[in-house]
Amino acid sequence: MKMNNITERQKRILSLIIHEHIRSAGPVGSNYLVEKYRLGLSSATVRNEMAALTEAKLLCQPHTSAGRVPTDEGYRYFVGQLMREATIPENLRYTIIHQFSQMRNDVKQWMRLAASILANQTHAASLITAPQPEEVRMKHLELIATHGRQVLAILVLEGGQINQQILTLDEPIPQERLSQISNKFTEKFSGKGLYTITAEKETMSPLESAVMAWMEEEMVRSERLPTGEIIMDGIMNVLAEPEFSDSEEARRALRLLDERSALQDLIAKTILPESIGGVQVLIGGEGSLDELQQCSVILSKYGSLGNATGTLGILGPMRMSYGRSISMVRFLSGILSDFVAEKW
Amino acid sequence: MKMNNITERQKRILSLIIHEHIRSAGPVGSNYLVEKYRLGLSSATVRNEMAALTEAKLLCQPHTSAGRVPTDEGYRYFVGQLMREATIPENLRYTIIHQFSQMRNDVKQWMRLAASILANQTHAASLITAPQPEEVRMKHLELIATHGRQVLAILVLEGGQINQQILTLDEPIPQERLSQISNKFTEKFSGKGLYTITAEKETMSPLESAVMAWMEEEMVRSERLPTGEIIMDGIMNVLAEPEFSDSEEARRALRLLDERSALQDLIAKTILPESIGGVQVLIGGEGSLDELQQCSVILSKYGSLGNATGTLGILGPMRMSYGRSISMVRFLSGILSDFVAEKW
DNA sequence: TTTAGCACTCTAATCATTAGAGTGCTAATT
DNA sequence: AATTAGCACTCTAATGATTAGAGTGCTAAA
Repeated sequence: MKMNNITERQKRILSLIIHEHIRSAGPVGSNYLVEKYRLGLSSATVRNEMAALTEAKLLCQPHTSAGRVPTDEGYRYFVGQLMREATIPENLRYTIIHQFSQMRNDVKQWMRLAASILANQTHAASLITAPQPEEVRMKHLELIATHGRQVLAILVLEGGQINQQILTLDEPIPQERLSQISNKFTEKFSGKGLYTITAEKETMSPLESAVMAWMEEEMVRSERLPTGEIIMDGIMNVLAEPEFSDSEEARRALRLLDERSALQDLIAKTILPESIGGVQVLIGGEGSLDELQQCSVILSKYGSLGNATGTLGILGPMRMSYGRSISMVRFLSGILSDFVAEKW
Repeated sequence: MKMNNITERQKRILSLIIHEHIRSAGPVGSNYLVEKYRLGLSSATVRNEMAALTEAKLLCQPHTSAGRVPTDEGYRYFVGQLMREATIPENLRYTIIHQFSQMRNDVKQWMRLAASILANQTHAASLITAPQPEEVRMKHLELIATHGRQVLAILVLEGGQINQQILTLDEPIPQERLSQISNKFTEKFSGKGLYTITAEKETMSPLESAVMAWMEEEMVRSERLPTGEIIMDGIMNVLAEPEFSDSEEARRALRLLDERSALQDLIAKTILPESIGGVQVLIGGEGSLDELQQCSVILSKYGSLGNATGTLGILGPMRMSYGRSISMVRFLSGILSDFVAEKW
């Protein structure tokens, strides 16, 4: 990070320009600034300062003779040094918490609610991954005969994640025998992780080892991908922004949301491992993906360390209200952490 | 439906215009048509026919002196009378079936795959609802103590749908007691529908009736909404079409996909109850929603009657290749029906 | 250090002009 | 009776010229 020598007045002006640009989506001129904010200055002075800020790569002009627009770096400086997070009004806080507590006790519902609130409050697209334990541990196994050779296998992992699949056996097996196996496995492996289970293999019937194999496969799978489940909301919010009215630009940005794998990558690359509650801000596609040149991403990890954790955040135009957005992401991250810890 | 008296030659010309318009997205002129398709006719003759078709409301002109564009009715006539479904090449059929059979035995995976194939093959947005029994019947109940007063309740319905929730009890209950209850309920209610269960209420402990209440609530909920689960894919395909480059238009159409409830409505209104395998085509928002003025929807029900059924289909620009799209929807509907019937 | 003043630049809007694509109609042709 | 050549007519989309205005950068004065 480069040391930017910037006077207080320049900081002020940078802030105002960003503020104004976020509102208007257009370049901001010196005259307009002076009049609107009653700076005790002439436009010429402001122009000089703006020239300096342009020199410092914090602003730029779309054409020789237009107002200024913040650059990526300008935004970063603003978010890092100048801005302070908005405080969320007490009654909004209250309303949101109320909505959560009224909800049925279901993680997926919480996720949906969080995504919806986030999208509405920030006017951006929101995304959230299911909470996922660092190490998966077996909790309970259930085998239910459906008909013929089909068996519905349900594996409950610690933390409440449920994996299910229909297994087709070689021959029909009575429910009794199935229950016997599932009870045995549940008793034997409950609370144990993948490693322990694999180590404790012993001689067993073909049926048992088939079930066993499935269980292991399922646990490996769960450990690797974050359940695959990513909930999104407010995709249309992004389309509504003027910078994406061109639809070519829009498609590029939104393609990302269409491809879950790319999204998981982004999250994996961005989120620091030990950072629950911390909020990370990626401005202008910073580092990672080209698709996001016009966008910013705000992410936060939620859950409780050692226990299950997930990620939530928003993706919006670079020109977004960072103060509000960041505090909103932080707030919801906190709420979800509480709910997951408390009711889970 | 009005009786349209249309000569064979006019049918030919209408078909060609639609064909050409689908390719070019622009109005089609008489000269172009004559030259490209080597009709043994002069452009003047074609113009006369086009005038007749315009009179019959099957074509229209964007301006006085432009080529012709098919109207909604034009498309409907074409789809109903003129077009024949495309045959899907043998190797594509094979490839698709192969992909399904290679998949793990998991309905959600099948849905994802179907949505993905549909979107790619038709270049439209695809959607698919989970298979859903007409009447939900209880299959199995499982209560698992997590910690403290939290209990993970799992309700398996016939057909394999799983509902879960964390219940918070008044006081901690040992796993043994929980198992006892779940066994009792499973034994007593397995295979029975909501009505029967409600009727058989009897005196029970507070704990039992709490569980009971949850079960009922969950079954009611499942009966009403189609699991809530709708999987979509290829939303970006729609944005890619030139008629939506304006992004205002695009947003209107896609808002529908953002709001699940509206989508469920659309499906409910459109799909005939006893029509598995049949394909329904809605052209230009026909009847229902204004948002879809520029769009067409192709839907088909899949599953097996009496057993679980779901709906799948696509939403694309009115200017789409109906022959291909319809046969593709029909094909995948068939495949899913087979898989759901066979492996479930 | 600030600012008034002014020349200069660039955009976006408006208007006129034009080329060309396509039609509709009439009269001639088959 | 059906087809077609021919032509006038209409409308779009592209091009270019003109202009108003927003905004800058610089210089010289305060």
